[in-house]
Amino acid sequence: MKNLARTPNDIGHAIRQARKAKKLTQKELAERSGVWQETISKVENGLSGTKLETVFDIFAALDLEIQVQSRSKGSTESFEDIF
Amino acid sequence: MKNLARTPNDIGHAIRQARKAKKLTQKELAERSGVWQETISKVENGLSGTKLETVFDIFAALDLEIQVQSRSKGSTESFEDIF
DNA sequence: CCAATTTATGCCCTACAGATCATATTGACA
DNA sequence: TGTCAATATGATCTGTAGGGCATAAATTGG
Repeated sequence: MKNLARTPNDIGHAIRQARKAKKLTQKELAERSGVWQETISKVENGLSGTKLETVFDIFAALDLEIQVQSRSKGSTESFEDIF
Repeated sequence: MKNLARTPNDIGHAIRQARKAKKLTQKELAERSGVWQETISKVENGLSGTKLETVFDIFAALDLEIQVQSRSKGSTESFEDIF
């Protein structure tokens, strides 16, 4: 299973998933990332066209990184199976 | 292709790399993605805090997607499934 | 159930992205 | 070298992200 993302919404889901896996509240994540809790809420729910910078700030606080890769190359898993 | 990214700059590099691999000009990519050539130039050079939407528009035109993963373990494992 | 915590929503305000057009700079190559 | 395509830069304008603050709604724990 992989955390693939093709839309801002996917990113929001991945962030929420990772945050919960680390057992952090939005407020705690906000403190660690320097991004407002209100903003994190919006990002997780796909309610804002977030800036890349903001996403990477959150990623850093969650110890996440991303890999850019070609679509439908190699993996046989379908996107719908992921989230 | 498969590139690690932790900053908007990394994304810009990945985009330029993918665009050249597909032998597209910025103008052609602009037409396919609906993003202005001028914007693509800035994104590739990391000269703007791009919006996620814009990045994904470009990614779609380049047949790219991203994979969110933990930094420490370079594995492709997904986050613990909470629910 | 209730109270506390967590998350979502609403508004104001400033900064800046991106559309758009114009132009400058760079690069390729005959 | 001269020319044309490709890329970068610059200015103006509109829309909106996100900081900041307040609070409503939802969730959780006792």
